Amino acid sequence: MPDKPAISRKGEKTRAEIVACAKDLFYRRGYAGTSFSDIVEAAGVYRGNIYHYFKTKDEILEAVLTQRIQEFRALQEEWERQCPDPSDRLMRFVEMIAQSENELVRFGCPIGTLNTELGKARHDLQCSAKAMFDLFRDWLAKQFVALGRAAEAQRLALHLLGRAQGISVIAHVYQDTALLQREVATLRAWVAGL
Amino acid sequence: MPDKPAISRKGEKTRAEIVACAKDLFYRRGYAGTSFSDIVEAAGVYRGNIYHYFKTKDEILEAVLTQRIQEFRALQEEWERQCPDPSDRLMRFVEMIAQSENELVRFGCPIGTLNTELGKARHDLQCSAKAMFDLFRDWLAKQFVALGRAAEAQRLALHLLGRAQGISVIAHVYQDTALLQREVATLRAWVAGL
DNA sequence: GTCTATATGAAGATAGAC
DNA sequence: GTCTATCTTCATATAGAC
Repeated sequence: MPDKPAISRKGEKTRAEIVACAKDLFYRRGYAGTSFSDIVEAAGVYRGNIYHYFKTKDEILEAVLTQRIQEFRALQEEWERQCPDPSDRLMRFVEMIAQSENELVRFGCPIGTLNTELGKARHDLQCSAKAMFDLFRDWLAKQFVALGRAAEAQRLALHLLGRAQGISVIAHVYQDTALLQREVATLRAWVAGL
Repeated sequence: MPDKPAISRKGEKTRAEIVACAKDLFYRRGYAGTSFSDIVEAAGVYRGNIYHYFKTKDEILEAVLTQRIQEFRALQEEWERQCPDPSDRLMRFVEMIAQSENELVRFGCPIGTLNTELGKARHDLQCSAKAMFDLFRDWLAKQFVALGRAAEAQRLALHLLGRAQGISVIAHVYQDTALLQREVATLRAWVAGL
């Protein structure tokens, strides 16, 4: 019996289902706004059953963050494969905002809103959530370095992240995709003029 | 006995104390993160007593929002008195960010973070909180009109608001006042170049 | 208008049969 | 690994004496 997993195949599937539903609910309703009942209902598992996989709600969040990090990393690798030019890669980041207009307007940025929520009451968890920002900051900075802007790469990366966050907040508050697209156009011009 | 108030003078003071404490706590810990116990403890009133003044927690928030709106309006009127030139007035808005660096880094923007929190689970309340954004958007737009940019006044006002929000989010996430000041400098340059 | 005691409900978490 | 029943805690909210 080689490579026997710690949790069986069936268990893996259930666990993945819980994480997927929690990820979606945490995004749409917030972390505090999502209850265990919400998660078990969405995942179609039984109430007490969830504790077979996670000891606490915080543990579920950690699993969700791990998954998000993996997904974002895969996305960045895809951008790198598709675009050899660092300018094009930066533009890909901007286009991601334009393409996510509907979710951004309805629920805000999945990275920003979670960090904002956790930054108030749960500073310990916010430190984990910050890793999503770090991932994008470092990837963007790498592109600025490749553009020959090594000295200001970090500053430019954080500026671009901030612009993206500002657009997300305002577009979310006003639930306005046209506003979002107008601001994305401004950001495109900024990247193009670098 | 002329102008007898609906609530006595003593009651007015207690009520004001509750609102002041709730305003502070909602900002620092978030709306959901603040309990009645927190408020009565901070205000130094007795547990059930708070219901003499407010029927629900939501009513307390409405009172807090009303007070914030009044304070922001007073601030804008002060800026108008001190600066006849609309460019200087816009710069005042930017300087407010620089001057609030410590609170912004610790708790984020009081307008943005509240709207972001309420936008998820309590969309009804977020509509009330949005009024704070409207107040600044309209005031900023008025200054852009005065600058002879009537056609794009609304767009420019929302752009400036967005930039301010982006700076607040990133500075809050990274708890970094130097980063905040660097970004504010960029924003100053934008206003100066209008 | 002040204060104490308590109702009510929801949420996170656990125990244990199967 | 699946399912039911239940415990505990803490929140909002109320009742009613003073």
